[in-house]
Amino acid sequence: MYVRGTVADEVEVRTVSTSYGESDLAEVPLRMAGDGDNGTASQTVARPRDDTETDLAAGHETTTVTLWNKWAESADYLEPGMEVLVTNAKKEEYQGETQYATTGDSYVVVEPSFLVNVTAIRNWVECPRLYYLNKLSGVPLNYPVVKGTLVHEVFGDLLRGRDLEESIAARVDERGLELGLLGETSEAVAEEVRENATAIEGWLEQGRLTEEDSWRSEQLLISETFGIRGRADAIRRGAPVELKTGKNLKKEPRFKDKVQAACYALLLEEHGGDVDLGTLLYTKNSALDRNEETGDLTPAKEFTMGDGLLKFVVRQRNELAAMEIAGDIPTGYEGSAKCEYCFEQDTCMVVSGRLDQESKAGQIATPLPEEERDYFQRFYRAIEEERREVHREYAKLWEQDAQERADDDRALIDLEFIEKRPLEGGRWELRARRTSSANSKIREGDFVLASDGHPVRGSSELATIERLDDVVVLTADEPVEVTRLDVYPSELTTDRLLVAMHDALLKGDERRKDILFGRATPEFEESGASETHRNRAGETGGVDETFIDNNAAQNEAVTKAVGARDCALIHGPPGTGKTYTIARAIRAMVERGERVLLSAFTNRAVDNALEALLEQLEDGVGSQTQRSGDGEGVSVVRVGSESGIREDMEPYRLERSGDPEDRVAELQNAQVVAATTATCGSRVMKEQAFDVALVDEAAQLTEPGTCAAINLAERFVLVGDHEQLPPVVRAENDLTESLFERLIDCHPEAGVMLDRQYRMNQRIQAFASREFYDGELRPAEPEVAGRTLNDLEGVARDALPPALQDPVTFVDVEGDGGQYTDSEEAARIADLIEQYEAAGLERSEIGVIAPFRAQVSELSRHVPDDVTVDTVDRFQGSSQEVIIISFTATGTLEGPIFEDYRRINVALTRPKRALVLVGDPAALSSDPVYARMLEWART
DNA sequence: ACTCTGCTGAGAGGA
Repeated sequence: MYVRGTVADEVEVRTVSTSYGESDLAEVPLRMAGDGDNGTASQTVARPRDDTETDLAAGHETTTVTLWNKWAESADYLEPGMEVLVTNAKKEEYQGETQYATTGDSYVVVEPSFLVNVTAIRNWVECPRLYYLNKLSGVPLNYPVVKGTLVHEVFGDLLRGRDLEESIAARVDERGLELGLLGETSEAVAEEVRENATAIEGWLEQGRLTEEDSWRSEQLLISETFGIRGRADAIRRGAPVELKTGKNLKKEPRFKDKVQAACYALLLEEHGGDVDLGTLLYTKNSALDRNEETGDLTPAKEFTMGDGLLKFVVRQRNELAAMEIAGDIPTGYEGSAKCEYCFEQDTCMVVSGRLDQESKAGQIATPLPEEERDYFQRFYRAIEEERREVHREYAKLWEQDAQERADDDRALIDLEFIEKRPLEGGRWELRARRTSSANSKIREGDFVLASDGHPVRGSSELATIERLDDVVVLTADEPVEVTRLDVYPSELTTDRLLVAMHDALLKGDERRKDILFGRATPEFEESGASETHRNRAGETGGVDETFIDNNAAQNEAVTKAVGARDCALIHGPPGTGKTYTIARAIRAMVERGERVLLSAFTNRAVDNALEALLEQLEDGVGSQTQRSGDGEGVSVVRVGSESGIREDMEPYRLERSGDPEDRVAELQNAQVVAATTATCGSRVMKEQAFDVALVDEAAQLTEPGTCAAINLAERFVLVGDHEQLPPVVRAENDLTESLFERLIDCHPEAGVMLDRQYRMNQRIQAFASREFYDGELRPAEPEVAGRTLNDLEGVARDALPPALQDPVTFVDVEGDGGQYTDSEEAARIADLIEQYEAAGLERSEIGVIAPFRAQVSELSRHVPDDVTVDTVDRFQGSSQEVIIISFTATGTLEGPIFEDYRRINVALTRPKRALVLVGDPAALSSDPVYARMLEWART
């Protein structure tokens, strides 16, 4: 019997006397997950290979589950509302009520849908505090770790049948950049990897003789029962094999290594295995290190995995999950580790001291000011909330029905498997045909979970999408007969946010923090003053140059950016030339001999800014752009993944593989480095230092996200518009306000607003200017103010119906009453497009914007393909000659999408020459801001 | 209630 439900009330733990002696027990009041009348119950409760009956009859009844003996420990951290699962439970009748209890074969799992990484459990078992520190500060770039990774990759290659020397050469080459940063040479590293790999190869040969076919290389495994995910190095005869490059001359494997193997055993058990043996391969154990006790020559240590170990691992996982769900911070007292043997003892004590946290290791260093500790707590909580949202996404992999996931754009289903082809190096190419044209957020270059039907219960593996049209081409380590692809959630961004916040507070310099916390006022070099400015080039003097002579605000912005001692904030409303201003500022900085980081949240924004910079550098005096090297010109490097970077910026992309010395020179010598903020948090980028960081679209970044970039530089410049859409976050919390917005409020004197726009006809910009920019946004030139469709070649405004001749038009459509779609509006918009076409407009000059995705697809059914149709959110950052907005609201304007007025600002400021608003006036006039908009559009 | 981009993954080791 398999019981699953939600803790309904406080849990009581007590000790009773039984015929076997004293026993602990916990009585857990449980609201059962199953609901007899509801079809979803079987999905929630049913398991892939559960041979026992599942109890669905209980409905939403509250019952009691008794957890005996050691499982009572897990009850200690149960809070009402938490989810619990008990396997192999027995049913008991007690005073006429049905109750349940654990048996000798039971596992109790707390919050089973919270998927915990195997390495997280391993760290937690070593010390819960260590687990926390790892999360907080990440693992820095160091040689033992890189070498360990290399040996693992070679091991995987060997299992897949790749030649040893070929594998070593290829794997070392791939890590050229990292090795270069560590000051290593390819030859030395290859030699060391070879030594480790030889031990593996020898051992592998023995195994092959007897068990030729029972090997499998690493594969991602997920357990929905135990709430664990991980990737075993190898599986032999159904049992996990773990590779360790560290030394271990003891007879027994290290305990934490056994725990890791036990986690994989649990994963394999869920996938149909029955595991009682684990193998650990310590590759440094060569003949020279003959074990004195045992005379052991082999690097392999086998051990039996008892029931006790597996249950211990699940209890540890429970404690970890409960702490994560509660958002608590471990002290170290939860575990039994001895602090004096710990590598992280000093770090642990400093972190505890500075954040004033309770810690088993004790505290050194003085606590941060209270406001900084509060800040840490607030943001720690917010980031962890985001992490829990990511975990909810994992749970959907098995909780959500395939069709539902496809409808949510989270999966491509019903693919027809075509073939698997072995690739060089032992990997596989998989092909499948799409049977429907349904779109999804899955794109080429993405990392997805490829499965033969079910991402968790079936056979599945992580795969890269090489091509995506009517045929999907994937590459993967395992030859999965793929019929389904799922988006695989990633905690990477939340991890990096946490580290960025930690670094800003615990490693950031005091002056920087004074600025961030409003304790000091940003300073600037004084224009024309006799003060000396020191920089690499050794030039002197303040900033009194004119950078841009036809736009005073832009010139002031560049002056502030260049002369900022701490920071400058450039507020750039739509069409005001933010990107140009940034490019001009970077050029000036580079001319002063400074090293500059250019960053933004999205790859698209980084590439746009970089493009403007490259143009700017070509115009610059005596500057010639170079993609790298140390020649005469300005060297520019783009860091990021191939799939993220726009094709025309590919020549500037920093290649990671190759000769270590060359790779590192390319990065270190670059005067300008461009990367997304997420990439700024990578191990490679964290090794870099800059004079200035410029962050574009900063109003769309969370505070910790912004920190990831500015942590790397002495000064920073943020550019953005907080009157447009805020950062995208999953949970409602402190992350929704950008650092940009907060600093604009806190240090208005450090800000400049660009007040001349180069995009919209005066009539179009009037409302946005008045409503969002205090009327200060104005056309930059008479040409802009007076631009109309007549300026376009082949367009005759007179050919349009009179109503559409005005730059702003309102089209009254009563609407069909649908909540997220409106086919009447869509049909009317199709007519409008025809009218524009008849007047000579190209379809590519027209854009249609709607608030809801559902309406976007409705519109796509009505309008021609070459008209761009998208949501407001996705239109941010671009513009069109003609913009038609479909408001998709009938009767009332209720709903969160309409509440954020910044969204209308974005929508209304996309067009250059004509704007058409289509909607139901009754609905729009129900809100004061929309009512004013209506009034403006109709006059 | 709705909008939605980043990241290769997960794990790599030091006495």
